[in-house]
Amino acid sequence: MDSDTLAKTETRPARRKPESLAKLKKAARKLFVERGYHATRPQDIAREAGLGHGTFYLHYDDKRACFLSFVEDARLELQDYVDARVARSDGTLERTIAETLNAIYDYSETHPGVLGAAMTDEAVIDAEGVQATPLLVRWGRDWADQVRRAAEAGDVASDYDVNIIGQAILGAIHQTSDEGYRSGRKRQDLIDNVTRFLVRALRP
Amino acid sequence: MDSDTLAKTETRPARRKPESLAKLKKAARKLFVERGYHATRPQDIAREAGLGHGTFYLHYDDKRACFLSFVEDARLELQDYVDARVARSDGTLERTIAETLNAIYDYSETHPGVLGAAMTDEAVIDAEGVQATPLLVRWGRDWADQVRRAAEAGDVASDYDVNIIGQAILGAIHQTSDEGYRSGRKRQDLIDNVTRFLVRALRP
Amino acid sequence: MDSDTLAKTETRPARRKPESLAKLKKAARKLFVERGYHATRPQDIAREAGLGHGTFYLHYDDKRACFLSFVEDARLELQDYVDARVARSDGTLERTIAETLNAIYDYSETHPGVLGAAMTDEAVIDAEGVQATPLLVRWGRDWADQVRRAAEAGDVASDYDVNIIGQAILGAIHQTSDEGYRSGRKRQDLIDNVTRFLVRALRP
Amino acid sequence: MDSDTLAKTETRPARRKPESLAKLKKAARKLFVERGYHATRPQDIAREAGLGHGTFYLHYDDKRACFLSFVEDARLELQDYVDARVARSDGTLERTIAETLNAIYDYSETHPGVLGAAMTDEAVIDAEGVQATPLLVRWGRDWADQVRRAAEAGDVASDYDVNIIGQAILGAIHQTSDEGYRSGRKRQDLIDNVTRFLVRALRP
DNA sequence: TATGAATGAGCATTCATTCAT
DNA sequence: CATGAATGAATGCTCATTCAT
Repeated sequence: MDSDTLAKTETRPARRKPESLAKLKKAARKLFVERGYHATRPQDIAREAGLGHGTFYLHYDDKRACFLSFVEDARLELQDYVDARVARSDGTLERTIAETLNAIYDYSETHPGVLGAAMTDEAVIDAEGVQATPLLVRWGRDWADQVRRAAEAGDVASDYDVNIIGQAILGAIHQTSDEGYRSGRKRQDLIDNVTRFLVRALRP
Repeated sequence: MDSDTLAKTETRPARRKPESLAKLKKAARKLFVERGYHATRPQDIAREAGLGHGTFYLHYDDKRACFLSFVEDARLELQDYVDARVARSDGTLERTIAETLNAIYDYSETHPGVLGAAMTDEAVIDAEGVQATPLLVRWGRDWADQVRRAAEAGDVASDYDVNIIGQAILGAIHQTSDEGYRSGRKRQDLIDNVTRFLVRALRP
Repeated sequence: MDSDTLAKTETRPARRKPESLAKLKKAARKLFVERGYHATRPQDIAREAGLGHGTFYLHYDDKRACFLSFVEDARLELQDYVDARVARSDGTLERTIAETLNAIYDYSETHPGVLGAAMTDEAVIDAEGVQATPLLVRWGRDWADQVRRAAEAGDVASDYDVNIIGQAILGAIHQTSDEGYRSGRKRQDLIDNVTRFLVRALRP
Repeated sequence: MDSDTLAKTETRPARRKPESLAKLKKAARKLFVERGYHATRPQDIAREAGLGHGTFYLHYDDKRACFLSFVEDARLELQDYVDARVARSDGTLERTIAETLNAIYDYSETHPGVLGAAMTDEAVIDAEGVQATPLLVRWGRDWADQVRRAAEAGDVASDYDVNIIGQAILGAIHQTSDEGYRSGRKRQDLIDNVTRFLVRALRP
């Protein structure tokens, strides 16, 4: 009965643009994650979305634009996860790190494979020209900022080049989240170990 | 019959094969580094090597095999660099780390771009089936072994899951070498900072 | 039922159709001239006309019909120019030719590119089947008629096959107007030279 | 028997490049003539030539290049016809014109449709950039040169702008050859009429 | 062992046309 | 009458791989 009522609202094959775009986004994410950039054809995305392949080009200039949009969406989503978690922390570096890790693992758990796919190296997509700064570099800079502020507050050793250390932290997190999960580590183990590792590395 | 006689008469041009293979390897490395996996065609490699297109397939089953061979070669080369450097160290973790970093940066300097190219994600090459374990994972395991031994010797905190920490170390090193150079950091700065970072993280 | 009542109540927006058609014609001409048949999409025409894509098909069966209509319009327009000019002439062949040339050049000047575009070869539009006689052939026949009458009146050499000569005259005019303008000849030069050329060729 | 001997020489499916190119040229000409530029796909040309469609791109950069090559070949072929015929003439303008017409009609008879197809307007192929000067313009210039020389020799009225007249002559010839044949005129009629027409137009 | 002409499945993209609104 | 999102057949072209020489 419920489904019946629902059906009436949803069944309409729709002719509304936003709906198509949403379908495409969902389909694109699914396929980019499952198969990677090169093994995913615009046609596959459209078909997965239940649309004709011409429709794909109503929403994206080309395949690359679709991928870039997928990456940006993932970035923003993760950002939200991290912001929400970190807001709860008491501001100490340890808690901040722990909460950030939690946020990343939360995201990875609820969006498996997305971060990995979104970090596909720029060289891999034909690029040709510009492309926004790769995700990893942006995130490395964010960490550098965090470390700088913590160092100024005396929470982090002052003899570090924060830019280098920002990258190091990001690398440690990325690599452990990527691989840790792959080999089935338990989440709390990952968080505990990595937090401990980073806190010890950073404390004054 | 004729062809048989001919074959016997002809002084078989002997094994000039290794020479061709060496040329192909050099050419493949150059192009994989410069253009990446997808933008490099077997034909390009053969031509760069000064050989006919067909010759490529005398030495490799397919493009993927050629790439995998390039990766393996790079891995072994780097291994040699690291082994040589680490052999000089006094065995303390700090020195081991510092020498390893030095080895990596040495290699990166003398073989620019090679590590980056060799780490191209498995998902990117068509894969289809198995594929050897990616470089990063293998290296992460090597680090895990190192840390395990150091922990057993009491040089490293004993409350770590070495597998996780191995990945963390690798991640920190990889990310800093990758990005550090890109932004023109000075090598000694990188080594000092990263060594300090890792040593502090690990010491008991 | 509801829709029925509604229909009856609504003051049918009346015939605003002609307005749309006029806009489409103007837009089609502009684009066929600027870009040619193949590079002009029905969508472009509609958009240039400030109308939705679908509206195009309210007025034309397909793209080909639109182009053919453009050609016919141009033909009629030119016809008017020629008729008006020739009406002023004193009926001698020389004056008739000169006035016709003047008419064509007038039209070309005030409608630059239109004749060229309208003469796009039939083979170029997908054709598939029939297609109206190409412009050039129709005009060639018109000239043949003119020459026949003039020959009967003794104004033109009687040893010509008027059909062939009609084509020759048309060809000379077409080619000179096409190319003459392109290379920036002065109009009076063109008219003088071509008139002289034709008059000498035709006189008994 | 003869064909048997021949077969031995010819049957070889060949792996020689020039043979493929020749096949492609023949096929391209056939299809460009029969269907026009737009209705002919590279794939069709290859198939008509009995080759895979990849082979097409071994010989031409793209479809446009193939068409341009077809045009150039036709131009050179016609040139040969004209040169051969004109060489026989006694140098008077009348004979030169008559022989040129003969050459063109010869060519048109033995290569039906080729000239029409080769004169496909530049605007029709995507062009985008340069493209060699269209055939008609080149030929118009050739005629201008002829007329200039004849005028200097006193064989042609001196009050003409030779550039305009060159175009006029070309136009007359082109249009009559194009249309004349289409409506089944007899060749000698065409030649006689057009020669007479041009000679009268030009004589001093 | 070496060659490179030949291949055709496959890809990204376009565009004339339809139809639900 | 008008709209424009949706469609999918069709296109030009690439490239990993084969095989006759």
